[in-house]
Amino acid sequence: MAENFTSRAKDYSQWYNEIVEKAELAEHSEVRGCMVIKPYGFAIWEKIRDTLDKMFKDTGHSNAYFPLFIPKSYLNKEAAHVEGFAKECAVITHYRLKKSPDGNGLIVDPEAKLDEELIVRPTSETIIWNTYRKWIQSYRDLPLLINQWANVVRWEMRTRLFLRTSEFLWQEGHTAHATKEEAVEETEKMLGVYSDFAEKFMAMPVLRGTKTENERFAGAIDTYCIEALMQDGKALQAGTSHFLGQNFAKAFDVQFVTKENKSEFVWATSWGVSTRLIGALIMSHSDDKGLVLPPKLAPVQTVIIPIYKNEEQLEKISEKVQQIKKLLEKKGISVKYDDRTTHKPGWKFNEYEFKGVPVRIAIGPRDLENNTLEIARRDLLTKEITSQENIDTKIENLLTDIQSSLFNKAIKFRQENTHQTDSFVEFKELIENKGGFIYAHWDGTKETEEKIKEETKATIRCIPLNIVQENGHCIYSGKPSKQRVVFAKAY
RNA sequence: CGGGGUGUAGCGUAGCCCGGUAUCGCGCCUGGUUUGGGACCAGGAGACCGUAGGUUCGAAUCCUGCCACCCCGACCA
Repeated sequence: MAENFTSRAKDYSQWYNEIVEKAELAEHSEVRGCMVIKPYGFAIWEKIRDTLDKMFKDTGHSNAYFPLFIPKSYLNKEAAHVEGFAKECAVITHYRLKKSPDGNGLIVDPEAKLDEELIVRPTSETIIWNTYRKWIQSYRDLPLLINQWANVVRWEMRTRLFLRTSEFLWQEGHTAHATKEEAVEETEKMLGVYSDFAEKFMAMPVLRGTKTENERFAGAIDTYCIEALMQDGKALQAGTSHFLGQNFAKAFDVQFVTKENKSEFVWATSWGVSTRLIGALIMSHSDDKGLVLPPKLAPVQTVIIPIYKNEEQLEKISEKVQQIKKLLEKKGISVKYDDRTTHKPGWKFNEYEFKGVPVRIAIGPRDLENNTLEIARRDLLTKEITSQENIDTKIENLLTDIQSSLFNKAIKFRQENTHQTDSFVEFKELIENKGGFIYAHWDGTKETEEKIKEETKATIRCIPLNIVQENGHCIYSGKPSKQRVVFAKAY
């Protein structure tokens, strides 16, 4: 399956595309810019979704569902929001088809034109805030902490599987609060949830920060983000959390009565991560042998492959495997026993390697005789013979070790690809030749950011949280600056 | 949406310049021998050549439109 697999060094984009396709994560649909997420890819998404869903509920949120279609006029109510999304909206104009008069196929029935056109949600702020108006009367109704798992559509010009598709799956949290402080706290809390998830489950280190005006969400006062570094030295925004201020409350007239019996606009947040995380996962850990998955998100954590010469041997091995499988499952480890007789062991080894299964156990007649097993780990591509004694604890520890080893490796990669400079000449050189994150001073203006982007293609990925204050001079304009920001070329 | 490229069996391809319905490999099916890192032998099935038109006695091949994908830009999670 993975013969003639392109290496990262040869063509990084092609390497990525081939992993997605050959590891059976997703494929292009018949509709431009859309993807079919295949069972193996969707299983990863389910792991991501289930883990995050629990984290959201643990922080007090409830799930709800809002409609796919939004009246066109809603989008118009928040000025910055329209500006940001109008150019990429799919629009519903009719609600019926009819037989073509010439008898060939179907046409849009001109008599079924909608009075008010609908758009397919690019995000749900507008319809949700229009609904919240009815739900919120008093400070007693606050905070309102809601999340929804949904698909959204943004008509993209250029798409890539998982990283940018016209339709994608995501979750969007939308919360309403009585005070600004509480809303900011919520925004930061959810950013924390995202960075915990990225680092502990995806084994992907992220920078936490805020966006500059240029990169901010359409309609937000502040956009917080987590930024990860991919193996090609480009940054990927992996999640965002927005402090929306009272922008949407004012646009949709969502007011509440305080304890003091005064009417005030509520304070809002929204936050989301999408199927893009799967792209991030692929580009964080995978290698020239294919996908590498962190144990905590791998649909199959351990695969067991029998090696045998005849039916009788297979039977004996299978018996043993069932015992081992039970032991492992008791520890909460997901196990797949691949006893297909249609493929040889070597073929299976390669298949699971390509699909990124963290641990592989091989068991043959020699192992039955010696009470041993061959254990191979995907991340380091090493294998060893070990006794069957305490196999459940061994595998459990091995999975833990792989999880942290992947994270450490990614941290190391990020360290090696993070630079600091005070010279624009060196900055350009770093961006051009090395990529990665670059910490540099910036004068805080939109103009400078745009000029730097024009000249180097690098953008400000974030203004890191908790960064030391340090007086310096903007790398481009020379004007004074109080702290460094992070630049990189981005996805 | 602009510039460049590609589209032939499930996948990768030859053929296209110089028109005569298609090559090879992998995979698939059947039988046998195999099984500790992508097995071997024998036989077999599978393609209206992306799509719609045009030129022609005849089009994978020449011409035009459209569609999809890839790369580079602008835009974006």
